[in-house]
Amino acid sequence: MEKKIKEDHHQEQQKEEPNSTKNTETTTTSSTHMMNLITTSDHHQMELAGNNMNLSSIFDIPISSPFAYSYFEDHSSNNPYSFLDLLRQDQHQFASSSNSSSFSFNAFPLQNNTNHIFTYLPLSQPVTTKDESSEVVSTTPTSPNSTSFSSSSNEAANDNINKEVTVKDQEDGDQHGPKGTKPQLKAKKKQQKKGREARFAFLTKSDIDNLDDGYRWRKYGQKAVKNSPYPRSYYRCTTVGCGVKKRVERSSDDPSIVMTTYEGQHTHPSPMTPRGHIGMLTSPILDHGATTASSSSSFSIPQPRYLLSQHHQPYNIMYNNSLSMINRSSSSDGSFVNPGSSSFHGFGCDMSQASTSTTSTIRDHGLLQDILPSQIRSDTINTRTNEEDNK
DNA sequence: CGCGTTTGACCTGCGC
DNA sequence: GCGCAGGTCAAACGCG
Repeated sequence: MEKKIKEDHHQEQQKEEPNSTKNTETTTTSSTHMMNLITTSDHHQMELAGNNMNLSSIFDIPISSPFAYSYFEDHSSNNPYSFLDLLRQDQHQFASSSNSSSFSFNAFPLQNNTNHIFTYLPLSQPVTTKDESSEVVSTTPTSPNSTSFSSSSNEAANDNINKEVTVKDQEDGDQHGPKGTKPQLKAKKKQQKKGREARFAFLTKSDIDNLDDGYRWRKYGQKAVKNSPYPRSYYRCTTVGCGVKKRVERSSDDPSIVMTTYEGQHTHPSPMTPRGHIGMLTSPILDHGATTASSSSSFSIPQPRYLLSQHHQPYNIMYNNSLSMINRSSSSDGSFVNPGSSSFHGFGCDMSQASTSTTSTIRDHGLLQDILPSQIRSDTINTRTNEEDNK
């Protein structure tokens, strides 16, 4: 499967390469592949990132360099979107729609001077630890307000749901009883490694490692990261039965940037704040792809308290190794347009529909919802395009 | 005492 | 098979 992905990736890369800007490390031993979408402020341009997506390579772009990547700019004065808003999108839709396809990047409403790299990485193969090092986009906008958003999910995310339930059940059992025997633990680990849930990574410019996303996390491990002076911390959601994990590590190249990787789906509302208050940001139209956990539609949406501090400036990246995800073309003026289809099935939703919908209803989209800017589902596309054209 | 963190040991997958 | 690196476990510890 992995090989197939590689091949697909290669083919796509060959297709896309002519217009792509090579600013990423492509030589690799990595097995994870993703699409790295980058635009510049002058002419929107998508880029296929190379294979070797390790964290350090993300920051190969000099942080201090002129703002080379300005893909989505929010010209509104008050941008309500934040790390948590990004987090609040529906990861289930990511997970459930890994084999598709296009996405209108104009839909990203971002902060002023916000730069986004948007890549979607549905992992088709079982996620192993080795994959993780490569799931990061190697180019990163580095302006102070840059935001990158990355995600990855198992292709088998749907399939994994049941598996995960099994694992969780088993884990729950372990929690209440005596520790399993070593063989049992082994089996459990194997099971866990077989299929993991979707992962979504954020690059956040922050002084704080453990960003407050409204959930309660328990640190269960810390490991030194190779070629990095900063350790990687492992957190697990403390809610019983919720197997969501997150990893937090700091960029060795730019210590101010924290990469937070979420894995799994919360099966419970955030303990911090009610969710309803951002329901306005969510379009119900986009909900049709929601799966399992999205049924818990009463998820609260924690306010990104950490964002109250100026220290935190989220980067958003989405990982993608499904290179067919995006139909890409360049308009005559160099701006990126979504040919034919503006839908982004990677979210299990049709962005074209989203772009025509301005209705706002509180809907839960699970962790993916927690990640994608809500207006990704709304109709900022045309507005933004017009603004760009007017320049 | 409950909860979270720390940290060394252990397990697993991968490359050579 | 071996070594390496990532991920996890779990006992010890700290804190309120």
